[in-house]
Amino acid sequence: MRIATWNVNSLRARLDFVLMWLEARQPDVVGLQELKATDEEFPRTAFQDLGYEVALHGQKGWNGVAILSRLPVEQVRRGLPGQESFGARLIGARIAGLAFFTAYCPNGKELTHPDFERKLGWFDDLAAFWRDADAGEAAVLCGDFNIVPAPVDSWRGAAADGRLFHTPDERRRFQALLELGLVDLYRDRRGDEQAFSWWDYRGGAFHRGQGLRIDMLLGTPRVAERVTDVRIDRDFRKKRSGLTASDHAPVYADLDLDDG
DNA sequence: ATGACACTATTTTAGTGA
Repeated sequence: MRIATWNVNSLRARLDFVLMWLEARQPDVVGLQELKATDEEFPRTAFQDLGYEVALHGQKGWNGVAILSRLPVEQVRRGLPGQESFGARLIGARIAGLAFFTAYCPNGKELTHPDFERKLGWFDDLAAFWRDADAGEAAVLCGDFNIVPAPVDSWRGAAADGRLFHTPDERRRFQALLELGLVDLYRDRRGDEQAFSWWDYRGGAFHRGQGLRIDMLLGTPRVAERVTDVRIDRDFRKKRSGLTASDHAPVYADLDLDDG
């Protein structure tokens, strides 16, 4: 089973690009973030034509998350309890025995902005939700976490410590998810290898290698031990066929879950 | 040092993103 996460930065603006990627990589289950579309605006049929079921939690203008799946989708859950006012940022479902959740975690805006404290509170609620979710042995929590877990995950290295995304307060929240038993599948598989999943559109950041790793696939040990490959698909951060890429690359993993 | 890019919305400028 190939699972993936991707912040598409507007599904309506990115539809043809996303379809190209699906054709190229053939993922089975995909978590999408930053749809910037209502459920009514979401082009369901374009995905159904490629064999994907769609589960949606959209809203007008901003945020929005979705799951695409070539396998039957059951028990869809929308929203993070208690955090509905912070936008449509979490969706989960049960797919072929796997509990699959994808999240668009808050940005925080600036350290002095009220949204920074709200971001920390959102992560506290996410951890509480996950602790109580009873997701089962095989579970995935993926998405755009908007936290750089460690200096190696920033192009600036430790020089970025303390900036937004790189604060001890944020890193503690990410660590709290790992302490609930989740494994960072990229880091687990790749050791200390440096790779980024997001690059600023401005200033040639992508070509200068100035990125961050903020898009993650987290999995329970049951999932982590079945991983055969993890890739950050930076080729799809590049413009292609005249179409503009998202500022995030897709991240995908292959799981050998055949025996359940 | 600034802004640089690409998206959104009671759109023609301002806000958001990371």
